[in-house]
Amino acid sequence: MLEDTFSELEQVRLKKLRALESAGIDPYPTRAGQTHTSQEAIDAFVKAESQPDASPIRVTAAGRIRSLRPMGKLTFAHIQDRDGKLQLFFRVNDLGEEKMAELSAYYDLGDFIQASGTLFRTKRGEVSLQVEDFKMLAKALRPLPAAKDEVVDGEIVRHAVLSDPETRYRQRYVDLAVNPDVQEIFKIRSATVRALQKFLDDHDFIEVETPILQPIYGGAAAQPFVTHHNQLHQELYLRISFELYLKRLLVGGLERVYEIGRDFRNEGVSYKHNPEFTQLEFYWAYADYLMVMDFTEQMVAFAAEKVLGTTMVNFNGHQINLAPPWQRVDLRQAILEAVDIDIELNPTAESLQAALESRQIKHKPGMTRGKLIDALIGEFLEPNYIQPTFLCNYPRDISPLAKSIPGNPSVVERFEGFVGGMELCNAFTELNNPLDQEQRFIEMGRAYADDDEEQHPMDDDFVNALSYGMPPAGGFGIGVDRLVMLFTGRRSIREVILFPHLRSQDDEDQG
RNA sequence: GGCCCUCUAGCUCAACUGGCAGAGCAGUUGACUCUUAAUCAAUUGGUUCGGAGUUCGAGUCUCCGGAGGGUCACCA
Repeated sequence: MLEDTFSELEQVRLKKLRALESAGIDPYPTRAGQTHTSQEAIDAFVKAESQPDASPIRVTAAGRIRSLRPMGKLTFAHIQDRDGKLQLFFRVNDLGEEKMAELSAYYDLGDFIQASGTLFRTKRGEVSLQVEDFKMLAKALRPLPAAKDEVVDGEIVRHAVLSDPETRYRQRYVDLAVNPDVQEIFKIRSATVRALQKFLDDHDFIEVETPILQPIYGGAAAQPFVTHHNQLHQELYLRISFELYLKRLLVGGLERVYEIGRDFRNEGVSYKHNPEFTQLEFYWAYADYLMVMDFTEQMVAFAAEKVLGTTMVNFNGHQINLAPPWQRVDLRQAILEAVDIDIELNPTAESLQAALESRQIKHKPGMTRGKLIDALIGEFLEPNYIQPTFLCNYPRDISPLAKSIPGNPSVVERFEGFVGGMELCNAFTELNNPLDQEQRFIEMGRAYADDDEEQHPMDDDFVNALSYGMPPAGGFGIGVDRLVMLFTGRRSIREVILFPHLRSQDDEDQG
């Protein structure tokens, strides 16, 4: 029972709730009214002030009580609503003894209140609502974590802010209610998704939805979550990418498609990984990875400009400029410069391993050539790409869905975009030769034969789709959460996901 | 999964080499007709994450377990 979990402090509030009910006041009324938000009210008053003959502005405001300062026959309060705070001014002269008593007897910080009256400016100069009537909209039985703002030399100083990360993530509703900067993150997130959609829509892409429950997962190398359909007695996987379905749409003649949605990967959780995360993928017929590169710079810069009003962002202590053009680096060249190894001269895992050993670079035994190169990228290149950088031309054996560079079968037309030392996006010229694609699946199966977990399963229907003819195309995927991290300057992906994954918590019977 | 750190009142935090578990805010009661961390006076509130051990005595030391954070591994 909820009541059994109440602290002494909360029991007091429960008593007030009962008292309200006994007094015939509904603590959770069905209807509410709001003529102005706090900001709208203040704006309207300021505008009227400049007109000498303006009549008083009547306002009904609604919001959560964030501060209460009773001073005998006067009470000041601030309510918070979606765009700010408004001071309420309660005076016995306006309300009468009985209504004032109701205020002090039943109302607490955190309660939702509706108040009506006229706007005025206090002696200290704050636009406030002189309350003539008010009612309870929703009683809060638990107190919000105490936090107060103090203005020191014009700067807002916050005291006793809710900061415990576990509470903030598990009870995001509390975090949002008391930390305005957290609300701001998610407003930016929403605006970011909207901006990406607008950019793509403006370029004639259509947004589609493809299956999350898939009989065969693919499009990336990751462990899937497995589930089961009871009636069909069928094993299903939560998608790890959208790629193979979106490319089927290219076969069908939808030449420009994109999807924004959730991917699920059954892997480690970290400051930049959440088991479910938001991805944007698009596929663009008759384009190639070079065109996609230009397009990517424009899209990200467009979103930044639209959402933040600038392409400059602060991330992890760095000033980053997202404006095009982004630095473009050839993978072979970059590795050559970083560790003095020419991967072109080391076409096998064995020779590359030998080269690594000769330079005392640690690596795990038994890795494929592609995985060794990928490890080099992660260790020596990725952390250094603070300003936006496209790393181009990847080895074929770690890119089973990408098309080779003409005349260079071991290298594919693929790039990854890095910003802030973090991989942001991944794109390539799409492989559309069904026979080659089938061969790649077979090779991938063989490459990971010792390591079943990572096997890239053959998707016969996808290969079959390609055999009907898929136009040449460029494809692209970007981690939307990571983009929002950049836009909001947050180092942890958990800060930009409303309900990040945490281990479930048993209230009792632990251990 | 390995290693390191953290967990004390509703929130933010104290508590020396092991020695009566505290403060501010919020809460309660009272005063107060222009406050804004309101102020003033009084006051309530604790399974110190859970369990076991060492000890005359454990928030503090040891062990087991839990959760969170960091880091490494993993993640084409």
